[in-house]
Amino acid sequence: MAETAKKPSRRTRARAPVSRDKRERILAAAVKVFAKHGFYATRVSDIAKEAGVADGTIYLYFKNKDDVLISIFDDRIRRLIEVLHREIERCETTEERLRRIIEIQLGLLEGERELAEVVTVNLRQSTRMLKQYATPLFMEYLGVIASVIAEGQREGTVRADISPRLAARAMWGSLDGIAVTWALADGDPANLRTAAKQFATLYWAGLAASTPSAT
Amino acid sequence: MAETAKKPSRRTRARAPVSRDKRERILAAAVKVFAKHGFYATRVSDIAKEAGVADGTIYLYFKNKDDVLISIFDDRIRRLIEVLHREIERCETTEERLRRIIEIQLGLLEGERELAEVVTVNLRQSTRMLKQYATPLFMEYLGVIASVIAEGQREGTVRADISPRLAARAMWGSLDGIAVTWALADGDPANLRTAAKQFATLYWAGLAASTPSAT
DNA sequence: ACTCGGAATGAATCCCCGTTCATTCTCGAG
DNA sequence: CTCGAGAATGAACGGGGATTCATTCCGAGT
Repeated sequence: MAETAKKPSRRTRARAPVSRDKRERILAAAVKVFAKHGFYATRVSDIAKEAGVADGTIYLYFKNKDDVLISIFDDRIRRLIEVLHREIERCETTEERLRRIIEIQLGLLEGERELAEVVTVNLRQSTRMLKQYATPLFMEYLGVIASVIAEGQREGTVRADISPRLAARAMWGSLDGIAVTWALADGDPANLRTAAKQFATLYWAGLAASTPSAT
Repeated sequence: MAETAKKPSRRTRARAPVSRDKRERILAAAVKVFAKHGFYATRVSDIAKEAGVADGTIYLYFKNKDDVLISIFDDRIRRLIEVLHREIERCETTEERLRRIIEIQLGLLEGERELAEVVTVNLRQSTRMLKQYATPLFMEYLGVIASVIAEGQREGTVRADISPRLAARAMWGSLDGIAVTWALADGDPANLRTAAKQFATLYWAGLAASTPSAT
């Protein structure tokens, strides 16, 4: 109906079993409606309407409603991990790396608020899903942060008496907590940026090896 | 059925409109089943069965299913805030206070794991509920932590360039994050205690005014 | 132009579960 | 012992919404 796009002009995009960008459209639509109403209050027909497809079409691309949510995590967290890897390599010091991660994490919220809300809020909606699907990927994500910290310890710039994994968990939790309260109670991008800066300072002060006069 | 309790022997407990401990029984049962299956996957009849009452009885004590969840938050978070207040007054220094809060928070998880899971996981299940009910109480809870930090700033033991509210949010987020990953992936009480100790160290190092040689 | 296979459709199905309410039970008062 | 009011029951109702599938559409190949 409200097709904004032109008719297909490229002739040979028909190798994939089903069109890839329809799948993407559905995922994007799902992000939008999940963010607005939450997973359980969203009905499949809402996703379909938002995506501009029929209800049944969704089942050509996904096993069921749960699978849609799972796929969002999968896609997006995977992408986030990639971005982190790329950005981390650009940084010189451990401090920079951690600051960058914090920026990315909270910056993403600004750009893709809806997505962030899905990852932040909906991640908790189904215990079962969380246990079965989100956890391994999520652990990988934590692993990225933990390894930055571990490297810092090897360099001697990060205190050695803290488990990198714990520090990573704490960091994730803080960012998540900041994000949630920001999204629910505040919503001003400026505040988020301030928060990111302050948190980075706080966090690094906590982690830095105890040679504070290193200036 | 499996009534362990004896028959009622006390004659005059009939002053309250409806018995108070039945309400408590239902809440306790709800905590248990919500923790196991999550809010949405739990049906009212599950709560009823767990509590040993009929489905309809629940509607004598609560407006509807949502109201049960809301009442849990209300009851329990209120109680937590009280405990924090009491414990905080027992402590001499800001550092002690913060360490104590961390201990309580994570210690509670050990003792009442199910309750903790409800507060941790289910807090996110309904955006609407979260916005309308949980937030004010939750903010009060954050306020308790923030005021401890603010006091530390007045004393000069806590760095002044961090917003107490932000620090409180970060702390809550970390504890929550630690709790979630612990509950989902680990489950060993010893690890939780270690985590509490390490996190307290990390967090305090981040917050302390930059006179680390204050020994 | 015709055929055929895969993609898309969306109305109909079917199950599930929150809530209600007619009925039964309990127990203290008279 | 009888009565009655409140408490409790749980079967039945009703609406919602995930999923299905018979049908239609589309476009490439001949």
